[in-house]
Amino acid sequence: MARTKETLVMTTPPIEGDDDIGEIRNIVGFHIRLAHGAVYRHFTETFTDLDLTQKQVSVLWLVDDHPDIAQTDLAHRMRMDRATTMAIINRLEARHLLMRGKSETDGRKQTLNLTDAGKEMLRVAKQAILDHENWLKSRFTDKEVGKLIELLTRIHE
Amino acid sequence: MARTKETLVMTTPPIEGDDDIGEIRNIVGFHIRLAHGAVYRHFTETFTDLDLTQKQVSVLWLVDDHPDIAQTDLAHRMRMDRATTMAIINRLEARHLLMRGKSETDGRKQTLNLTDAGKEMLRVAKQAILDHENWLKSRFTDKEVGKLIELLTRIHE
DNA sequence: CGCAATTGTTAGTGTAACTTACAAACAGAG
DNA sequence: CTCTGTTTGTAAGTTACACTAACAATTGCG
Repeated sequence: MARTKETLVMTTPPIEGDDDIGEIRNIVGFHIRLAHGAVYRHFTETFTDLDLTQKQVSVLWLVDDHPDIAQTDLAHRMRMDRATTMAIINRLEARHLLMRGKSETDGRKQTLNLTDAGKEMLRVAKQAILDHENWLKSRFTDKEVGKLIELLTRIHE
Repeated sequence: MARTKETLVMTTPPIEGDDDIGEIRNIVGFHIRLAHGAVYRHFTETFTDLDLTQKQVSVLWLVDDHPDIAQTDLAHRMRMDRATTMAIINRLEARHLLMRGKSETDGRKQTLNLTDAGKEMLRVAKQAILDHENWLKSRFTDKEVGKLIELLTRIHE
């Protein structure tokens, strides 16, 4: 028996014009990927001057919020593995935005803290984030923004 | 320590426990990135047997929906640039899932079409996508799925 | 016809995800 | 205490993609 469309309850209407993507339009994962791509692209445009990526800003932000945080803890909060975290920390440390230190309580751990340059960079980055967020939020009402965050949180938490 | 005062209009409640990410929690872009990461991870787990990425499945799907499509047109629908599209097409062609052909109407263009192996691979992949989508949708009502797609579409279209 | 735009291609760079492996430090059982 | 297993940081290697810049072939338009 032919199952073409009846497996999907919600069907979004096709886009008129030459942009349509066919039945894949009803796949949630596909939209998340496209939306992420669009956000990522705009982010890099906004941050060309600062030369920072989404990941790097997020790490700076989290380290600032959690002084003396360990890499594993950071990786956990960011949903990254240790190896990936390493690479990002290495880059930020090489640019002297962040520094590693010895942990007092656990010889295995290293503490992460922002340098003064890192704090200043984060301050500027947060302003840029605001612009970026406004671009993103401009197409939503405040209520929709809240709803979107709530729905997305259910996916990643 | 007491909660710091939030300056943003919409504030999502902090997570209780040691998972909290601080004020960055109110940044929409951050949630999109995390959600995308979670979806991507689950996707790769689902597709380890087939050894296909999100991008590759999307390309197979679109080529099947649009026989004789040109690379530039494909790139446009996928929101990728030509160079990135090239790399993906090369990989799929090397695995004989897809083949390039000469366009009858435009000497610059090449036509893309699935091979029989590609069609069969897509058939299997679509079943895996269904499982993946059910995992993703399991946390939402049908109405919420529709709302989520609608909100995400406003970002990437 | 001549010139600009389009299309595919190649090469190079950068980010970031994964895996595997390893050493050092820690925690617990006996 | 030793032995064992776990945690943490690190390193090396692979893969996927995104970007840019340059180039050849083709097309279409003034």
